[in-house]
Amino acid sequence: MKTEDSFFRKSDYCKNCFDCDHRSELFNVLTEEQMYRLNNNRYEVIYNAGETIHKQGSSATHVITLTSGLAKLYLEGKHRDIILEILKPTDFFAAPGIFVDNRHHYTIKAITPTTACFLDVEHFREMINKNPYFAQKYIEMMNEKTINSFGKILELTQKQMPGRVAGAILYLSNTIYESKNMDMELSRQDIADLCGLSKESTIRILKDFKDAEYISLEGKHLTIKDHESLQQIYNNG
Amino acid sequence: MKTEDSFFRKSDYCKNCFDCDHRSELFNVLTEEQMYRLNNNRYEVIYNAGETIHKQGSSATHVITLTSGLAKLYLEGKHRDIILEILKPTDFFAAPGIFVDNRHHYTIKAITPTTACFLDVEHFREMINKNPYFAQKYIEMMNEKTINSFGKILELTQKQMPGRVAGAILYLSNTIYESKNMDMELSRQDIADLCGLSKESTIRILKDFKDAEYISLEGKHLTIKDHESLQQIYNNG
DNA sequence: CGCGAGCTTGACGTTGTTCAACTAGAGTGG
DNA sequence: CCACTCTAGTTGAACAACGTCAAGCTCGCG
Repeated sequence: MKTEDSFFRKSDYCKNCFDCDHRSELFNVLTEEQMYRLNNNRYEVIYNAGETIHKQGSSATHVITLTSGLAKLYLEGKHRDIILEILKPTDFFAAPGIFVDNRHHYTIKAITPTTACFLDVEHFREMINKNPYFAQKYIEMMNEKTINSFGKILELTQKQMPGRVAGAILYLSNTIYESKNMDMELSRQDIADLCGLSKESTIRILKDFKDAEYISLEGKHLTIKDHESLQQIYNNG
Repeated sequence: MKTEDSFFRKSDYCKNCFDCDHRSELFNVLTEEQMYRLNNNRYEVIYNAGETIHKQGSSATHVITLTSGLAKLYLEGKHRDIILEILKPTDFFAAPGIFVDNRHHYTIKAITPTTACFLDVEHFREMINKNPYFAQKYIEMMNEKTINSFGKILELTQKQMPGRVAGAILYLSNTIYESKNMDMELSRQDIADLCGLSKESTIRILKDFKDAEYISLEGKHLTIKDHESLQQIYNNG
């Protein structure tokens, strides 16, 4: 599974945190001294596609910034996974467990080759305690995620198949690929997990959309041809 | 709708915050001076059953502690509501919107006659900024709620009817009424909204449980007779 | 005594899943 | 270079889960 490229190391790529352009904006409020400490206590890890960055249930020892690649953050259920978020640079994630039970409550897995920058949870907690701006920024981020998860709950319980698939396509286009023309790295199963549907149902809806000329789809290449209609299907459930 | 009892006032009932036993434990870490300010800037409101404490979409100006009664916190969807939590004293809730868009992202409605203590959001933010222990406590609380909502997502998407209803009964028994013998104040619709099911389906499952002698149920009086079996149904979905 | 709200029950339809079979492309080893 | 296998994707048919609709019921309250 693992190649030689996949191991812990101090990255040559990211020289330092000060002028790093893969840094999450969360860290912009750090003092110079805190930034210095951040820089000295981070390390970077390189993952192959399909590798687990962290695993639901395991202990949460670090907070992470995704510096390159694409990853999926998902809940592992009994029969099926639910993808909550696709992560791209420079998404930052501090497991909600770090202030509760020091465990991960979701799994993160690389979709493409991925690099991530790790920071020890103790240093992170210290920043929270010493820097109220940082704390506030972090609270803002957490709260945004909470609000998003409310939306997710409503979508998963109230929308039916076409609405959910349309939602997934719009999410990928607006938020992840930022284009109507996408070479998706996600598998069909990933899209299904994003919608909370079975793979088969998802494929059927995608085909319907293709037949109705809302999208064109060949393999993993997806183009939105009728944004308006997709949006309307999404809105009307 | 409103009786004369339902209005804003400085409560006679809660003399001060210092020796208040309806206080959320969140406030235990405040300094004496902060507690003093808290006391001077709070006010209490009395609600009748069925009244809205705050409404999804409205602006979030205060954080609230429930000091008596029972309330439901729910997301208003297009076709249906989803109850995320039943609130009881001394539950504290700071809308996740207060650090994001200053709006409420859920509705809270009194189930029984209820009193709630209000604190201006500005004072709350100040406490967060000035007192890192307080900030940390708040983060802990928010994170716990986030983790709970992950569980909710899995339950609502993966469990089927009996598992969800069993979950609701166990939740009410373990967390809300803290007894196997409950005089529920919730309506059947409330229980359904807690499960993400239709009222009719919920009633049918409750009847099944009654027929199987897992519970006894007359009107709103519910007794758990076979905790073991309910737990097992909950676990196995 | 009559009214209305919440509750209950049955019949029926829809939505989405499951299962199984089939296809296509990407290695892999002989 | 050709089978061989493995995985991802696709399709159809049967089925189960759950919601909807409609009717009747109960109970508290005026």
